[in-house]
Amino acid sequence: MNSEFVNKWQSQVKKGTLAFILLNVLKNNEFYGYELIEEVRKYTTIEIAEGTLYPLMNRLKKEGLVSSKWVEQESGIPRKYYQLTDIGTVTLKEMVVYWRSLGDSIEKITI
Amino acid sequence: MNSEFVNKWQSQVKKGTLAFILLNVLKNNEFYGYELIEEVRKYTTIEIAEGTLYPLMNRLKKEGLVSSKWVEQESGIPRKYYQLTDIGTVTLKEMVVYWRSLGDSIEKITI
DNA sequence: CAAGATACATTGTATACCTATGTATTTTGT
DNA sequence: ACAAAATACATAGGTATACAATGTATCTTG
Repeated sequence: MNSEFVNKWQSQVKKGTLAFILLNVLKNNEFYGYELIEEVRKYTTIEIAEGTLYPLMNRLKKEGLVSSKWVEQESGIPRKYYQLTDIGTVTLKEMVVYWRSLGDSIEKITI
Repeated sequence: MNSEFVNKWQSQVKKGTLAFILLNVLKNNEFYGYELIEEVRKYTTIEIAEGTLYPLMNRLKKEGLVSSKWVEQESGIPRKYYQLTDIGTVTLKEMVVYWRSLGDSIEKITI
């Protein structure tokens, strides 16, 4: 199982899905980058590579969907915390509508 | 509504999703290319561009998930019909498992 | 008889994920 | 005490895929 094709396909499915997942995770709490990866790992079977996460968060920042702030630690490397902006909240709602409708459509087809 | 970001995002979500949808559509019947576009339009809000479909079907053929045959028409342009292969059927089952698990995970997060 | 629909296909562009790599600190195992 | 692994950030290059634009050809409809 998990043929080459399925592996590639799963990677393709992540495109778009990752942004959606991360925005949803940030809906209720703020998290720092490394923590986001762990959080997603906890709730899904999805493994987000670091080389995926950081550019992605920068894109979301550039688009104005999230903001970030550095927080110094008593010890260790400072953490960059991300939070959803108002625009991010509105956008996420639109995305949820599309996702649900897509899910329903596919559900019908897969039966 | 439908900001620039959401439009781009929807296009990204299609990556991977389209292949999944098309394989599902071909599960019960065989269809020719143009017909697949109409079929998907009927059951979803998804619009598949022709420049997307034909390369995609060729990829699926190359991967051995579908096969095709030309069928001459009494009048008009001949149609290329696609059907799921045995490998395609097995692969699709793996994909359905992943899709369901992904959907369930996201469902929990979006609440 | 022109416009649009049907039916195939290719090329170039943009987007986004992943691997590999890099820096630096802290914790854990032996 | 010291090496390995985990924590925490980041970038560069490679690869895959959707889409717009374009092209060919036939048939249907106003």
